Amino acid sequence: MAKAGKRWWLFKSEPEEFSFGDLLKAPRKRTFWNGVRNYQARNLLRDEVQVGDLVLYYHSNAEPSGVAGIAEVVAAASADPTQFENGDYHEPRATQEAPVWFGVEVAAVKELPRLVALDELKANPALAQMGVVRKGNRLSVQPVTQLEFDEVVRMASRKG
DNA sequence: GCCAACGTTGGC
DNA sequence: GCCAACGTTGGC
Repeated sequence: MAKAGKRWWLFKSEPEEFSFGDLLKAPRKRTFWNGVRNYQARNLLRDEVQVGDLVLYYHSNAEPSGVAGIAEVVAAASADPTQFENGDYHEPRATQEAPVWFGVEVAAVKELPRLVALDELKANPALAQMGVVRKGNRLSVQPVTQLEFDEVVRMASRKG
């Protein structure tokens, strides 16, 4: 795994499942990012996401959808335990020796002063290349540039 | 709840 | 390996 510098990401979560507020309330403000069942997102988690990377915590399927907070990667990828359990996330092809799905551990860094809504992201020309503003992009783990990351944080400190 | 966009599955 | 059918995501 290449140890390039720090990277920046956007992780999507449905707040009804696990919101940024839930992360703040979690023990040590940490959680294991489980349930990713898309190969492209898995490959990013497994091969690219590193300890120390910063994450825009995005609420999807929300009213409104948008970036709610900042998290940090605190543990690199390991097997997603839910693939071995009965339930929605079960993966019959997975074995302990050859897991199929991976996740990382993230910790809350801070809640943004306000939620930066998707329509604001779309309206900002500086963010035109962000995956989340592009139609049909469903990837739940997306790389963002440092400039994009900083811009979203800056927007949160200003009035919507 | 609708449905566009996209990913996955499986027949051939 | 093609591609139609199906399932899922997620904005609206």
